[in-house]
Amino acid sequence: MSKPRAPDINPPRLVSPRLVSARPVTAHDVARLAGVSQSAVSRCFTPGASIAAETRRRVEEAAARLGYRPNLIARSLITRRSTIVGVAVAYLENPFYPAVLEALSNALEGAGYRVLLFTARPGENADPILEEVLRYRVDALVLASASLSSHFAEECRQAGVPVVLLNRRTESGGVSTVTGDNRAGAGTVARFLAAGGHRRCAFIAGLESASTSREREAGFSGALAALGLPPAAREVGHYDFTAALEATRRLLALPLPPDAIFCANDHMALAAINVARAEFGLEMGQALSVVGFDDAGPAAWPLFGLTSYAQPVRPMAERVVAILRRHLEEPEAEAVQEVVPGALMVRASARLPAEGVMEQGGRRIWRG
Amino acid sequence: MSKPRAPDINPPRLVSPRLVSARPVTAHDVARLAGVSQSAVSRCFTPGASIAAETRRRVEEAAARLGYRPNLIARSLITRRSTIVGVAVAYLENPFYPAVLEALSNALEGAGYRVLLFTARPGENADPILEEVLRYRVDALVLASASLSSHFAEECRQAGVPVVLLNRRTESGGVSTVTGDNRAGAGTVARFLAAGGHRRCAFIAGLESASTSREREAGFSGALAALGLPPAAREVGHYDFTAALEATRRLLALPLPPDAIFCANDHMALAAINVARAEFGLEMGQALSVVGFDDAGPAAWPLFGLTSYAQPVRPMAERVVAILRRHLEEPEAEAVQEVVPGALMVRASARLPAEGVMEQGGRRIWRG
DNA sequence: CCGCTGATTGCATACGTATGCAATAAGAAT
DNA sequence: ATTCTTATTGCATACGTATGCAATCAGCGG
Repeated sequence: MSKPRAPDINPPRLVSPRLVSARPVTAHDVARLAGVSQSAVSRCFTPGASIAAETRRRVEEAAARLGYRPNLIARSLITRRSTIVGVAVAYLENPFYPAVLEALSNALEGAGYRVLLFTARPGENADPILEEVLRYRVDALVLASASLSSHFAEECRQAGVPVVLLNRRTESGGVSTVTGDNRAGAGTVARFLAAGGHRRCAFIAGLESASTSREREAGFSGALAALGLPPAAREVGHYDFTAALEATRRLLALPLPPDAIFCANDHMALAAINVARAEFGLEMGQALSVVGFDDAGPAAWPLFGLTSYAQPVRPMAERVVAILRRHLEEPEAEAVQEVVPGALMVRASARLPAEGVMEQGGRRIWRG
Repeated sequence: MSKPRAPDINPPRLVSPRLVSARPVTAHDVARLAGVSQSAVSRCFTPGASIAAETRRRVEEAAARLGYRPNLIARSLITRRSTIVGVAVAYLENPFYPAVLEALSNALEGAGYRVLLFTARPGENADPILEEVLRYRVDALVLASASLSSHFAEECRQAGVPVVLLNRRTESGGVSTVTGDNRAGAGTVARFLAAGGHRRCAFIAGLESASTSREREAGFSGALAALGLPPAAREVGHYDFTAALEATRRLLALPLPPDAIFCANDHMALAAINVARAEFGLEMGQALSVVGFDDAGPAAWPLFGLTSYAQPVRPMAERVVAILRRHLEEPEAEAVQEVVPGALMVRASARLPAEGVMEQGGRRIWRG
């Protein structure tokens, strides 16, 4: 072969490795020490590759001695898979999302993926950041509570990057989604409140642009109507704590205030309880009932005891990962819209119906 | 040149790009369309490279037409910089950490870095995951509230990967840290409680292995002693909500219960208030005062009004990024231990001293 | 018109790993 | 002993981009 070989860059180490300027150990270094070819080293770290036991032993010893760490960047370049998934998450001040992020991170790590995180500002257009993330050749994208421009959805499709929305739905086809059962859950809440004897229900909406809020509102209103109850008074809390405080103030200052408030998520429901108790002196479950959605952490705190329709975070994260895997295995697979059922966790923030409350694994739930 | 050139892989596109099986556009594709060399395309996307205005225009047009996105994986391979920072975070159920993560993510994105996230299980040894993250050739590591084995610290040093601990300190030298002012902050809390007339202070520790908890305890006890007050009753809450509930129960069930509880962080302080109010019927700031550390989100909720020594999340995140940049610019730079000062946010959960409370930017703080 | 300077450009190669292919070794079967 | 398998290995190359180097070009002073 006439092709000139570049001289070996890494000179033989004459001094203790820790004193040498840190140039990462490569498969070539290991190969040289083990007296094999670089290919053999590669095969040693590739599950299922053909390699003799004795060779493997020698390579592993050499690798251990040099502290070799396969360069996943280089591997990605050639395999065209980064084993990195881009995850966008917003509203981290809403305690539901840290839980989502943790579950998602664990599920992805369990499936051998790393998480490239980016925190989307609620209002802003996430496209520029998403664009940037695509440059890292992520294998897939998961958007938790961030919406997706149809333009960008199309770009991802062209780039062959599967996208899964978590807790959001979108009009743009071709995007898989995993959500809680917003409609049915909100309907359950309505029937629960009705069974508890509430007559003047109110609803605090989240972001009007968010599918979750719209679906929950539709489910709630629909069920109220079916029950023959008057439509709910309505305020908007934008999924924001402070805005929800104010929304609650407006509701409770009405001439005929509601006897129950259903909030589009727990974060706002906790705000509602704060205002009702601290500013209006109302006792939860007596003069006023408050119900939320998510069953986020603080809902279970003794002072809140928030009745809430639980979204099962771990199962949802697992569904996301399962869908991703399928999309990665068969790129032509159709997008799916999965709905993960939840349950109404009954606590003290809302007056109880006479029937339907049952114990389940240490938790009290309501089945209407 | 006798070296055989590989045939161009990407065939000329005969159909609309969206119908072609998604093979990412490369710099070669752009070069061909623009009638220049791949180098020119590269230079077009490399700030400061030498390229004529007219060439740039043609390249940019071609790139836009093909939807070219530079492959950062390939770039990393050759530049040996990934512009990715590994971030480990634990205790996401503690509302302080989502805020930290968000601030950190924003600061890093502002500095042009991406975040490779991994969520460390509190108890577990994070080394295996960290090891894995190093394979992605991250430019640096930030560990928020995760501790670091000295073994791994050494590995990072050898690999030339700077490490910054956020909100934790470590014995292993060579690692930079950014923390709040645990000692002084806890001392301030002690003087604040003393000035408010409290005589029987208790302390709920976090994880005994965590530097934060130890430093806060030392600062608190030291100041109490200096004030001539008796040592604080002590329980351990392991930075865990449930454990803190129980710790509080034990304290309040004492024959002579404390008149003030200082918790090593807000998450536990919120648990303390929950127990005190819901189970013992105590009114905060009257029979019992509770003070926390962090000033995490819910501390400011009306129902809690938790007095807490604030750790300024954004400045801390910015210090982390500044330190990272310095380490990356001068690899030989010494590790630094930075302490970011905070302030005692005064709210209703603790009885006020007669003096020292002042208004500052809409917030009330205490200066002893 | 010539040599000189500086700006642009293309060529060739390197980054570190995976993998098709052919060569070799080691058994197995005849 | 000979042929046929099968397992193992090394060689060479590809992945997509950045960059040193030399070549080319335009402009300019003399």
